[in-house]
Amino acid sequence: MHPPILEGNLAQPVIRRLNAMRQLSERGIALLQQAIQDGLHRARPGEDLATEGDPVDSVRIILSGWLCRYKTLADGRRQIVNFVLPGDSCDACVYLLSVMDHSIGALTPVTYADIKRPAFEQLLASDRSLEEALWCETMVSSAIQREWTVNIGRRVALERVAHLLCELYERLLPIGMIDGDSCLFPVTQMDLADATGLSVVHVNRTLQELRGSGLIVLRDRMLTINDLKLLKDTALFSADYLHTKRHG
Amino acid sequence: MHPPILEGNLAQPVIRRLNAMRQLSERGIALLQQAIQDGLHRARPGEDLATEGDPVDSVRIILSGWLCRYKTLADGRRQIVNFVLPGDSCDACVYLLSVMDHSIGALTPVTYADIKRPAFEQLLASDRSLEEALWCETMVSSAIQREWTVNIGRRVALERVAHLLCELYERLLPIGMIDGDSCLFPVTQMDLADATGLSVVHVNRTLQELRGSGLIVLRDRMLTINDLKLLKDTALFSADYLHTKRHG
DNA sequence: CGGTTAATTGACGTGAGTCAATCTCCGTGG
DNA sequence: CCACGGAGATTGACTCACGTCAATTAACCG
Repeated sequence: MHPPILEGNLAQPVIRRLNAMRQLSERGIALLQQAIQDGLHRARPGEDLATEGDPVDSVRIILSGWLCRYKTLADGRRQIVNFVLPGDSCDACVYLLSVMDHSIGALTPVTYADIKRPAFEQLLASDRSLEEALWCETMVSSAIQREWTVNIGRRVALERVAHLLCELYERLLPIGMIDGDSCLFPVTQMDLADATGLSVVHVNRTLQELRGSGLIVLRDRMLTINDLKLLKDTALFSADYLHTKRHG
Repeated sequence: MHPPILEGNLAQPVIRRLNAMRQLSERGIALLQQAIQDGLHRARPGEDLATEGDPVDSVRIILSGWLCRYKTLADGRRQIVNFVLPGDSCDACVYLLSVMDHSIGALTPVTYADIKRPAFEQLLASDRSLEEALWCETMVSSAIQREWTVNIGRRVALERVAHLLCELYERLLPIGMIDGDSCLFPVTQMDLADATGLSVVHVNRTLQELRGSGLIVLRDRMLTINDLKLLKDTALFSADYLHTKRHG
């Protein structure tokens, strides 16, 4: 059903991302690449990689594509709680808990590696740099989650949307997905609404305001940030919480 | 300055909490108790245990008292992103990142154990059950953070405040801090506002509504939940995300 | 060319914020 | 014993950012 997966080096974004956290050893990289090769999968847009309530027994590392983590209330209200980008891992450790407390849906076609728990534990145990890098990634993901709470709780709509765009820009940058000041942006206004806690209508108007000030161009799934500095100021954005800087 | 700390068994809430995640071994408990004894500290209400931007080099395990994690925007807006209760650990692993991305403030007098990184790593390495339990605790904390995003993003004020009360109730229960249907509740309306993304005035009115429906009594730092079932229904609350059930 | 999903607009309603005054505790000092 | 001050809780009046509803347009796809 799926075509064979044979692109040049699928593990590239993962390695770049983890390397930004901790210098990976040659050995660690090799082990990781092997594990990824052994568990390649694909998902289609709209497909759920995991659903709230599902048992968890493996870790997924995203190689290409965009996804989102989301939760749904009984009456249908939906909140996207995070985006998942290439190089991110889904639940590097949620498997310590038995059950998913949220769902993970693909926004685009997605390639990922599914690593079963035993293989994953072996991987962690076999290389220290890899273990630390993966834990770091998990910690950063928590930090992002905290910032989202702040974003939704204390920023007004314009700041809020601007902040989300800044975050995505900063996260796409280190994995080589920013071209100049532009990037693919496969997020519908409905997704943006569910991610920011706003209504679709208001997101639409907010985007128009950002466009109107010449800060961004967003059309045809392509985002261009004309004035990053000003966008960050608008959003009260500081990248510190992304912990991108390598540390000693 | 501080009186000596010699209460009966300070480590009790920690052990209860971790045991709810993973059955701790005798050995693990002993090691943990020793580590806690070696690093006892106190903090006073209003004091910050850590401040955004601080370097991190130790783990703090809370033995008694309430704290909150919070972030502040440049113009003073504040968002509490989580409460920290006895048995919780502060950043069991944020120390993998070099710098705090948020602050941690004491709401009440607090007793905690400060365990330096080397001692903490040794602790984790020496007992498997302890290591897993502490990672679980970290994962649950992430799950809570996600639920807060949903709470603030998609629930209306009444649901939102009710949800927070339900969560705190469920978290206080396993550490023995619920007496009947009541508990100490040292959280001001200003704190509640900063935790729910509402204004103080609106929190006040929302509490009155909850009181008016006979769901809760809240006065003199004492919270009584008269009708937990109904409060949960009001909040669209499900405790699943707290992953309290032990698993096999 | 229909059918669908996403984006956009306008009109209107409202939940929640802001401002500002008042009230209630408390602890402190004279 | 009481004036004073400060923190927290409470109220009322008013405002507005954002939501809802509903219709229209644009883009895409077989």
